[in-house]
Amino acid sequence: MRSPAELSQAFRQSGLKVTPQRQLLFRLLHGNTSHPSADVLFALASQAMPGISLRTVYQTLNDLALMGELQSIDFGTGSARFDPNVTEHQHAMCNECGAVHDVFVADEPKMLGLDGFDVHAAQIVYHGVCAGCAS
Amino acid sequence: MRSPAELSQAFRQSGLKVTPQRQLLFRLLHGNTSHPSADVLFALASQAMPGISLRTVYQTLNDLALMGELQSIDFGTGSARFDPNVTEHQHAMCNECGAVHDVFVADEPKMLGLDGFDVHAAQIVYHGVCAGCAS
DNA sequence: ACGCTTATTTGCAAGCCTTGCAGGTTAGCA
DNA sequence: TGCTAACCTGCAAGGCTTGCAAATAAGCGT
Ligand SMILES: [Mn+2]
Ligand SMILES: [Mn+2]
Ligand SMILES: [Zn+2]
Ligand SMILES: [Zn+2]
Repeated sequence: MRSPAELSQAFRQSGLKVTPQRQLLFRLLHGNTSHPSADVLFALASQAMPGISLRTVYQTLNDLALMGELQSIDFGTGSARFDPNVTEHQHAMCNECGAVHDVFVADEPKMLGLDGFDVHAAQIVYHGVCAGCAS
Repeated sequence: MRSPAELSQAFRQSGLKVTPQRQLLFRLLHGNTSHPSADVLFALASQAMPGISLRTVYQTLNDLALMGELQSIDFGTGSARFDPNVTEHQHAMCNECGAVHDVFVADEPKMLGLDGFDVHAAQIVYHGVCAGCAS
């Protein structure tokens, strides 16, 4: 995801307006590696801007995802997680605390046993226990 | 997942009853490689047994999953998919038709960039276009 | 600075999938 | 055949996300 300043420019160029709510979310997301849910972002945003609505959080997240600035990831935990890192990488989720960490794989695993399937992307999710929860 | 006959025995031994509804689901699931959702199973079950309730389908699916006879997989498509194949394998989902196919990988991809994470399982989902939809 | 137009924000209702609950029903066993 | 615990069904409700409409405000031209 680009910087708040660059995003503001991009939004205006797309005919979208740059509101205080959106700017706040730009800041909360930029460089954020915690893979927060909409709910968590709403809580954070509410601290800085009491009264902001959950609906607006979802709206802005969807706008950013549509622009390719953000990816929405479903780990099957009930709510979607959002990731401003849209470069190719994979994830590891802790079974204990639910934290999601970025990981990289040496090379994409080779798929066997299925002919004629045109692979566009391979999503890998490691499940286990993170360093913090192990101690 | 074991055969309907074996499952019936296992259910009784666990103090669970073997009802016509459960037997029907045993049959619908045994050897099923289509990764159906509860909804799809409910539709199939309703054909053979009009009046069966969606609640009962969910109940039986949960029972089987709890017994380790079935796995529930969330591909982020809204509803869970159920798989009577509980041996280690991976999946490929078609972006066009939503079909899920079983695949195998040569060897588990090596995780980089995260120290101290104890990996219990690695889930891989290939996204792309299946042979049928390509033509 | 001012007013206009159009996008945005909000609050609430509703949609989708799944589970909780309660009352009538039935499997399993003596 | 009868008892009792487990089950089935229908419906309500819970969690996450989106649709909708009225009030609000950003961006732009003057
Ligand atoms: Mn990430
Ligand atoms: Mn499978
Ligand atoms: Zn942890
Ligand atoms: Zn297909």
